[in-house]
Amino acid sequence: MNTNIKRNKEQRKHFILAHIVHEYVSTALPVSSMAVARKMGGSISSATVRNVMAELEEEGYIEQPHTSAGRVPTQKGYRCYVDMVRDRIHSERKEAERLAAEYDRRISTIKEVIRKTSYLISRELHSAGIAIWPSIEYFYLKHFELVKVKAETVLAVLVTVTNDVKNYIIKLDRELEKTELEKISNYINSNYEMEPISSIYDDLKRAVQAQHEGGTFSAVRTALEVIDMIIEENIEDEIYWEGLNYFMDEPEFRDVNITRNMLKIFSDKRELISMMKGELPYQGLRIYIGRENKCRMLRECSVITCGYSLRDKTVGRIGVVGPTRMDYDHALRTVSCLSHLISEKLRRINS
Amino acid sequence: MNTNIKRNKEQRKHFILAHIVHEYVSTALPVSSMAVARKMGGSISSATVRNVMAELEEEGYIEQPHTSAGRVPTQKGYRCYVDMVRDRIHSERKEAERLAAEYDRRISTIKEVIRKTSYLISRELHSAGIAIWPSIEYFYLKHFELVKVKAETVLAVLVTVTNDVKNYIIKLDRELEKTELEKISNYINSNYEMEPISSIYDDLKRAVQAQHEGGTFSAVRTALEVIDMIIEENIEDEIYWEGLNYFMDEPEFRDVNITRNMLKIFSDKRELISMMKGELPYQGLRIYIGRENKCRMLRECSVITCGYSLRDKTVGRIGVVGPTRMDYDHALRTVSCLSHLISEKLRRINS
DNA sequence: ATTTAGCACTCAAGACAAAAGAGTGCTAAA
DNA sequence: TTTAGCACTCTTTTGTCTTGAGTGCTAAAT
Repeated sequence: MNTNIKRNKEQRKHFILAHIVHEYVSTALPVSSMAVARKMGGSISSATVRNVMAELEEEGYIEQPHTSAGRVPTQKGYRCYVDMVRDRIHSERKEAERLAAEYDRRISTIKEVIRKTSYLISRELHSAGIAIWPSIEYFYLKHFELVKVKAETVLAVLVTVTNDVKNYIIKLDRELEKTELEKISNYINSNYEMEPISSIYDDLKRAVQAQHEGGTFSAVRTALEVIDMIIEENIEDEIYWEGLNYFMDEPEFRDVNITRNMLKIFSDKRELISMMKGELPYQGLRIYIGRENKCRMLRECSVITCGYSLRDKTVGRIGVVGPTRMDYDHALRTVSCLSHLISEKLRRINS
Repeated sequence: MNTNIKRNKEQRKHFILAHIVHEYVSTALPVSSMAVARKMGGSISSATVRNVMAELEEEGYIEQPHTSAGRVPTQKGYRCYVDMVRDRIHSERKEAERLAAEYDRRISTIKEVIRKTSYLISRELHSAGIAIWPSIEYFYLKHFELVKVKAETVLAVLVTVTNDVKNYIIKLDRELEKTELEKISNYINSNYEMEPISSIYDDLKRAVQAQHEGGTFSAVRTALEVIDMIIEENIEDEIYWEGLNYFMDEPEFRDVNITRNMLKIFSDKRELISMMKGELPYQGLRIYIGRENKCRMLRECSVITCGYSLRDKTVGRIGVVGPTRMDYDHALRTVSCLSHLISEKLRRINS
């Protein structure tokens, strides 16, 4: 009996916290005890709400900007809220279908899929959508070709199963005949079609090392060099973002300094890249609220990311960067839903 | 004699206007008659300056933010100043060399050159650097190759003289044998090496039309299709910009609305693209001050652009977008100098 | 005919005070 | 345990005053 009552009180507390978060998220104004009481449908008076609020404040979930103001969620409060809703996330069927319909059938390469997704995230959540694409080594080889362009200039072309094309111009230190180039291409195509680029690389490396200065196996060594270069080269353009302009609509970005910081971090993409890459191993949703972010400039923001996969391996991440006062519910649903959609889409392209 | 004096007075007036522009550009504060008098080296009193300023105001070159403030150049004033300095622009040798040294020898494709240039502009002028790259049809063919990837899937690869590589995956309606593909590639390579893509396109088109349902000449038709697609496809990523973050350091962008507009226009690149493209035919410097911009959102900005050329044909543009209060002198010099550098660089890559 | 000194005038910006308003905490009653 | 009531606090707004920079005009000087 006693415990039952206590549980009820806990529930109510959480309910009130949720209300405060919800209200503050949409209005950006401190929310008062009266406002909450009204929202609770008159079942409780503002005075009671005040008592509960006092407790919540004591425990660090909410705070007052100043004595005579309403309450605002703290980052701990957001965290609690997120942990509450997180498990209940199952994107509604309608919403998922609506989003799925956005992907035009003409979108066929990963690059296009990822760009579209960034765009969708930013449009849906009115925040910045970000995404990193898979490193080339996770892709599966469809075709490899060395094209002789000039005496010692060779163009290596690599087509993946997702129809993404990578190319690289190589200047050799000696001239190779067209037939030699073909021999290399054929070797790779016949042995490694539908294999991930990374395992081709590993295989070739092993072969070269086993040979250990094995003289005439320079063909293999050349192929290895080429693939190594292609993997290296691919680092450009790893990350893509869209929707920075939405930040300007949020009151917390009235402060020019904060906006400046945001622009800086999005201009010089390195920090964002390392943040996303660091999360790569995890498939699921990841949420960083305010100071939970390792990156100092994102202390005023929240970041939600989710991995997407290619053949059951997590290869990339999409996500959203927005103000700490963010509609976490919606954001979690959207990011999660879109990452599933991408994985699905990639699976289909693959076949 | 009389005219001589008058000319002197005119000169002094221009000199004062130039001073006002110069001062305001660097401090962003209205400039007072005393400040100008001091700058003139005591050869003239503040009262006299005031008289001249009254004239300048009457003629619309400067204005007062409010009665008891100093003067600020109007857009007409900037325009007058620009027209004064424009002709005297000859980038100093030292500066040009310094900028030229920034281009690493490893930078070899146009894409890299253009990106680097945008970066340099933004860094030098503390504003946004923008650039459009040449449409593919202006490039010269180095090598063309059709690679059979799967039954009816063909990868077309086109390497330009600038080492830029374009590729496109094509699904044919019928299967073509490897030898047939080679025949097409060879035909193009042997006939059109070092020719601009556009003339290849024109030639093939003429050939196809002449044949007018000529049956077996389907090889040429296929090649035409491919090149057409490559030209079409190239539209993505036409424009590149960098250095948006600098805007935040300028006092005129304290106003959140203006910043919002800027972010919008840079996010949705279409307006910028059409602006740059519209200027394409002109090789030289183009300057738009404030309301002179066709684009409404750029009314608070000035835009300076300059074309660059490939084999004496203007194929692209670089430029800078900054606040109306911009160091026009420096900006004109930099943009002009860099565009020459690029043209030079492209010429060298070409050979 | 210009230029300059002198002075009155104007206006933005900052400081300060008072009033209004929103919301709370606490106490005592239900 | 909840609630009504009330005093209290602190921000925000509004209004007034002061200060100072800078001008425009006039009369004297060159």
